Parts: sequence; C-alpha cells; structure tokens
Amino acid sequence: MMVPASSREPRYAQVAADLRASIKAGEFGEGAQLPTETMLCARYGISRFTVREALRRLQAEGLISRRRGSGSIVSGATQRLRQPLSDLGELLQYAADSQFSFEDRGLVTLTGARAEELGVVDGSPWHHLYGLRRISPGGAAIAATDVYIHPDLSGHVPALKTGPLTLFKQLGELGGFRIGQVIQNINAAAAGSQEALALGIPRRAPVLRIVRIYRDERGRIVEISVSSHPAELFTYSMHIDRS
Amino acid sequence: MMVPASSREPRYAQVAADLRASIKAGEFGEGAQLPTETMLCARYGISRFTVREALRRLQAEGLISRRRGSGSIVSGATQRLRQPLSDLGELLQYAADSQFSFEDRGLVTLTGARAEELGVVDGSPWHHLYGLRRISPGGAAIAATDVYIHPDLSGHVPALKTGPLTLFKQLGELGGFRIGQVIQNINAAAAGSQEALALGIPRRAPVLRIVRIYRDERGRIVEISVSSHPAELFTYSMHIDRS
DNA sequence: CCCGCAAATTTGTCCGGACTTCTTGCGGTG
DNA sequence: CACCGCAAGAAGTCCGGACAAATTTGCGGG
Repeated sequence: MMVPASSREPRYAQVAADLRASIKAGEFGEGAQLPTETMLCARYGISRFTVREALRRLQAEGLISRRRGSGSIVSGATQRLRQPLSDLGELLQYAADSQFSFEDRGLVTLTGARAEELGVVDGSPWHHLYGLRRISPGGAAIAATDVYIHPDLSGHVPALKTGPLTLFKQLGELGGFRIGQVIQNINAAAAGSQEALALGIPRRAPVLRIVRIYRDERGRIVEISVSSHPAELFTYSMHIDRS
Repeated sequence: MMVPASSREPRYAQVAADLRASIKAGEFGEGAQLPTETMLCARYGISRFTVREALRRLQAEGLISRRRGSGSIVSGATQRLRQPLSDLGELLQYAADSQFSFEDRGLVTLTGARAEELGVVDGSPWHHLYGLRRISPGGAAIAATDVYIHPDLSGHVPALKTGPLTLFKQLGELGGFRIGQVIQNINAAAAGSQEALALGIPRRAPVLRIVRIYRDERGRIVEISVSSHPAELFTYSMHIDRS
C-alpha cells in the first residue's frame, strides 16, 4: 500500500526497509515503541504474518527488541555502534564503505597447516590475490588481505576491478551464481613482517585475523579471504538475542 | 505426536530438538537430504508452519541449509567444527563445557576509557570478579576473565558458585530475571603482564579479547565480562546464511 | 546420445483466523 | 496508602489453505 518499491522483492522486505528508514530518520527515537503488529497490519494493508516477518528481520539486525505482552521498542544506539556484519547485507555494505585494491599473484597450491586452517583439501590449487583495504583511496590501510579464488573461476580474475564492489559479488555476476553462506573464523595473531610493513605497525604486533569462506548456494567454496586488521583499528561486534 | 517432551516448550522447539538429535546421531549424514516439509508434517502430525519454524532454527544454527525447489540438506561437518556461539543456547553450552573459578574483588568504579570501552556510564560502580576458565579442573587456563556485575545484584555475589554454570544464569535465578540480549565485541590485543602470567604466555603476546555485555529482557545491563584468550587456543567461528 | 521443454516436486511468500502467555494499568479492598 | 486481582492489550504459538518461484526429473524430438 504505502510501500510501492521494486515489487520484485517480497512484501515483508519492503515493509522492513520502510520501518528501518523510519527509525534511522528519527521517526522513532531510541527506546520508543513501534506501532503494534495489528496497527502495522492496518497501516500497510497486509497480514500479521507479513508484519511479523518484517519485524523478525529488524530484530535480527539488532534494530529493535520485542517482548511478549509489551511491544517492540527501538534498541539503544549504543547497541549498534560498531560493525555488526551479522547478516549478508551488512557484510557487503561494510565492503562497500571501503576500497580494496589488489594485485594478481597467480596460482598457488595450499598445503599442510595452511590448507587445514582454511578448510580446503591439502594440495589443492587456488588463484591468489593480495591487496589492501582502505577507508578512503588515499588513506591508511585498515587491513591486509590474501584472497584465494577457486581455480574454476580463474578465467574471470582478469575482469575483477579494484573498488568498492566485493570480489565475491563480482565473481557471482561473472560466473552466474549467488552467494549462499559465509563462514567467518576470527582469532588473534602476531603480525608477520610483510603485514607489519604494509599496515605500518611494529613487527609481531597483535592483529585481528578474520578468515572468511564464501560458498555458493550449492555449498561449493568459491572464495576464501584472510584479512589482518591492526588491533587498535578494528573491533568485531555482534549481538545475540533471545529466541 | 512422536515427541512427548516437556510440553512446556513450544512444539517447534521439540521438533527442532528431535531433528537435531537425529542428525547428530548420524541418522542423516553430511549432505543427506532431510525429509520434505510435507513429510515432516505427516510424521509429527503438525502443520507446515510449525515444521518451518523448527527448520528455521536448525538453519540458523548452521546445521542445515535449504534451497527453494531442492530441499533441506545437512551441512558439512567441517562447517561446524569450532565454537559457533551464535545463539544463546550455544553460548551457555560453551560455558557448560568448561570450568570457571573466580575470586571476589569487591566494588570498583569504572572511569574514562575503560568505562567507554565497556559501554557503561563514566564513574559508575560495579562489583568486580576475576577468574580463570579451564577445560578441565586441573588443566591449563584458556582464558583470563574480568567480570563486572551491576551493584544492585551485589547481594547475590556471595551465593555465586565456581563450576560449569554461567554466572549470568546463576544471577538470573537468584535475582529472578531472564536473559534478553548479549552483545559481543571482539578484538585483538597484547597481553598485559598479569594476563600473561596467568595464562602462561609471553608478555605482549597477542590475545583475543572478547567483551560480552549481558542484558536482561528490559535491556538493563546486568553483567559485563572481559575475556582474554591466548591466540593459539581460541578461534571464534560463525556463519552467515542467505535470507 | 544430447538438448530443450513440460511436469512434478519442494521451499518461499502470504492470507485469515484462533488461542495462549505475558505485561500493564486500573480499580477495588484491606 | 499499599496490596491484590482483574481486564485489556500485545506478542508468541499454531492451524489450514493458496499461490509463486526455483529446481529437478523425465519425456520426446532432433
């Protein structure tokens, strides 16, 4: 009703987007109560099922919290200060807010501990890229990243462009598949000498290392990235809600 | 029907638990296809709504992946090797698999950068505990943890017990409230001299630092914990699924 | 034997309704 | 004034049905 939108995306997503925009525009301040489910049904002219699906998304994003018998209230701003990256959209958005420049390093073979760490079969070949991520094109690097791309997609590597688009998204469009799942493994490590040089930090300084394994809808590994962030510059934040 | 169970928990949760047990018992191997939604409806004598809610939970846990037109398949075991801790149950379970011993350090006042890091008001008082987490009672420490408890709950601190139960769960039972939300902030840091000593690692060695802010259902901060894990011993793993 | 199209299968979206459980506020009672 | 119980309100659970979109399967033709 009040949400024309692309109509190619489901109704609940349109409603969620509309409510999200309202909240971010300040229409509902921190701690304010959202309209009840019944009221939203009337307002958008949709069933309660669709309203609940939309609210479920917002809750998963940490934007609202809901309590039986009480209502839905907007979560405090402090609770969503930092990068959540807990859903696919946010993960892609984070990448869009920064610039990734890389160079092609050709085929490599992953073996031994390195293969096990990345969860690939020992001795398998991968196409290796190396690059730096920055907030602004001229600024300091916030991460040094090794990327390993499945050799079946090697042909598309020359077409990959530096910029705000994620490599995964570009690969998906070039190869004709969609993102299915991302697994993130996070741990601490001491910076290697190359990393330290690239990031401008002392050798063996602590870094946050994030290994992301990207799979398509069939569960096949398409891309693996290993990012090292200087300890002071990066905090990974996430929330867990009841139910 | 086939799931008697406590009946105090919703039907979809019982079905989810039953399917989870079947999968972990090996009834459906890695990559195997689960019965279709219609079949599960018949098998449990429930509506498709309830089946879908159960499957939604399993998908959120990363146990299965689903594709329109294709079915639900059991995710690979390699995808759930490490600690996910992406839902409340898993977070509590992780704690239950280890032992936390602590000592009471009385009231402290959090100020300045420390207060900001933990997301509390500058100068507010908190009840401070300090302890070590181990896999087995005699083994090496896997984490050094500072815990800050809201002063309103100070009276319950003497009743807290060392062991597998989480402090939060104990506090909830003592204070008569339930868990609502947990926020986790993860970053890398260099071990301080006290941490290094307690964990048996070199000073300034990299550690994974996890700050967890526990809130009750009303959104009030009840407990904050700051855990430092030796880099080699701990990897935080999580998955993100489409939709 | 391979390709393309149609049909069957399976999950995704959406509706309307009913009942349950929890919260909140109101008013009556002691 | 403090306490208790009750009623209204709100989200949670569950049902049955319908259609849509994506995938797989099988059939028929080349």
